[in-house]
Amino acid sequence: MEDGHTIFDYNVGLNDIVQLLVRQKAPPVDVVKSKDKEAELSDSDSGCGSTQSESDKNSTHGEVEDNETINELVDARDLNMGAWFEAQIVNVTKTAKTPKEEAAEAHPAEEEILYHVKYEDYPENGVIQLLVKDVRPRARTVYQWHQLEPGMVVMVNYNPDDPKERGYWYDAEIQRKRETRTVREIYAKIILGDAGDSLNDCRIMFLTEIYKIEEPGSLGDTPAGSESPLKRSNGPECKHCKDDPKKNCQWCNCKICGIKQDPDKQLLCDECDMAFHTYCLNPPLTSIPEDEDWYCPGCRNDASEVVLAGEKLKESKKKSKMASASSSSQRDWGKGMACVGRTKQCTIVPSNHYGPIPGIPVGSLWKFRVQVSESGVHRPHVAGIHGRSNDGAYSLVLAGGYEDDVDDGNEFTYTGSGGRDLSGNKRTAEQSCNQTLTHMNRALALNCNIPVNDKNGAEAKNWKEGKPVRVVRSCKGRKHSKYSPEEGNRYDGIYKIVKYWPEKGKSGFLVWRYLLKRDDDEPAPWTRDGKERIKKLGLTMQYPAGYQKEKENKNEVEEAAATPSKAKRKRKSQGSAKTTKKVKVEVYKLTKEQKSLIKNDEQNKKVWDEAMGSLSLGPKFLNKVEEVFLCICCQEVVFQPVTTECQHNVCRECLQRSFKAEVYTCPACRHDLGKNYSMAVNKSLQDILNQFFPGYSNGR
DNA sequence: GGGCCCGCAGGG
DNA sequence: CCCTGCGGGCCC
Repeated sequence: MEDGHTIFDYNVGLNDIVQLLVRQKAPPVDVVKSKDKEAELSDSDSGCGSTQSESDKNSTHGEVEDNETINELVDARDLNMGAWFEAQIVNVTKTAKTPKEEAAEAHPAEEEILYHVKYEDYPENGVIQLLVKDVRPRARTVYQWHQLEPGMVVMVNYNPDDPKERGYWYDAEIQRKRETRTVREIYAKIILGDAGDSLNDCRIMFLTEIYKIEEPGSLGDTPAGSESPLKRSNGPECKHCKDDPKKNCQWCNCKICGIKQDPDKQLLCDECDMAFHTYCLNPPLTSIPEDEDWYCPGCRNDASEVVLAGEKLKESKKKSKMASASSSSQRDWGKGMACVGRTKQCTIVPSNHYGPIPGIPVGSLWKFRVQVSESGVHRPHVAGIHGRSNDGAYSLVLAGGYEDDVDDGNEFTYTGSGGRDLSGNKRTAEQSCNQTLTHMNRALALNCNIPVNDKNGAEAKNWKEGKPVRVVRSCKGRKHSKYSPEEGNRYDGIYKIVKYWPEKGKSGFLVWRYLLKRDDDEPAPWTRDGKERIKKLGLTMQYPAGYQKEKENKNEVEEAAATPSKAKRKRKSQGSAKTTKKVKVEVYKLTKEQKSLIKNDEQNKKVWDEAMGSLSLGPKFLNKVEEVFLCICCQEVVFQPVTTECQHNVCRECLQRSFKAEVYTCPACRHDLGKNYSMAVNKSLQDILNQFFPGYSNGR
């Protein structure tokens, strides 16, 4: 986040989940930078002019040690990764310790030596100032196999990201040495950083390149120039092209063409660090821009879209395009249920999920379509069919919107969409042209168990083998069908396509029609069994949060004024609704397989015990499972769950994201997991979650 | 009670 | 991005 901005400036919506990580510490690079500045300041403070420092450099009266040290070949540590790189000392200065350190050590101000070094392979990094402990004489002694013993600290080549590949040079403590007739192995603890972070038991691949760590001052023991150490080889800079000069690479070279030429014409983006040829840009740049920062087209922010601190939020592009921006209508849109957005989203199954939504039994009732959308049963806000034209339809709503439809409960006909003139920002209109078997109409046709025919339609070979469609009946269909609910929208179960065909509708235009037949073990809501089940499960009309009270009160006041007796009846029926809630619902029955899977997940025994306590809630048991296995980071059911030693479950990806931000604690309780925590996925848990929420991980 | 017409969600 | 759409509140 930018300073002075609030999350509202980032277009964060109602009920959106935002994950914030507090950065643990400023990256070391900044430390070096700030020290650089301090050194500059102290230089000028001391009153030394440039002539003075020049003479310092060349003076024979300077400190002898310094002069010998300058130009010395050394290994210098990269403070970020902890690896050692070949470098050269260009200057040595002294600096007073920072006040903080002074206080801690309770010593009078002490001077510290700063080495100014230049990495040989990274001239672009410029001169870096390092403390004594991060600089040492260049390694030049290679150990023989027989000299290596456990406990020795040496310098080895290792690649933490890809341990079989060549990497960078790290200090390492030998832990195990193994030799058979055919193999020689060394396992070592790789010392990564300053903070003593290390990787245990790493197999060293390059056994003939294990170097002795040179002691400071050891250079003096050997005659100068007697041996110039051979250049050590590092792993390829680019793991994508392995530094092959003949290969084009969009990772280490121009992100657009990848061609390895004109490095001087490649601009580096200050956001994503990718390179771009000036001439590959659109429009191309004729020269290197003079601005300090440059951002590639993908990272650049449109200045006109940035909201500055204290500035009023600009209207979004979308909003400014909307009718409300220009229309003179005085109506205050957005207050009712017609225009509200979702406040939840179903994530336990993906949007292209076929079949029932786990935890939502036949007979579930919602007042508004937006709630049906939130539940995942039928996601579109307005449209009647939810599907994909190259896959199939997942759900549909019967709301009596088409005059030709007939509904016999177990079987109904349905009309496709389209063929209407919706200009003027309408959502519906008279049929005014022919429908085509495209978009959602084609999607619905694909559910039919026979190859699609967009000319004459087709009849299923075996209708039950077709793809399942969730069917919702709306109270609006009541004028044509007695199977529609009296109020709101009701999930009626799974239907399948028996056949579909084009036909001239009452309007005179061609429409696509479908015959659907029920194929669901759960009893239909209008049957005796169904009614009993609805009662048993305690299914009642769901209203949006905060909606019911307001509305009911209003109605009641109005009705009380008009017909007192009616109002009384109302109150009574409300009372009985409350008593139905007391009815003991049918317990959720676990299958044998589910039981054994749960037993397998020993790590989460406690959590499962808690969840099983909710089996008595019937289908709401699954809500409980969802709740107890919610990832604290992404607020969805954990995917590829890592069960921590502190008994929490987090998605592996979420945990990795946390570690990448250098936060090495459990996201739930902040228990320290250690930088080298192995994020083993709890497979047992993954198995059982897949079983409860089939395909929930598809969209991840 | 009919009809106007909005934001929203989803596909492509 | 644009297109589509079996909602639904509010005004007349």
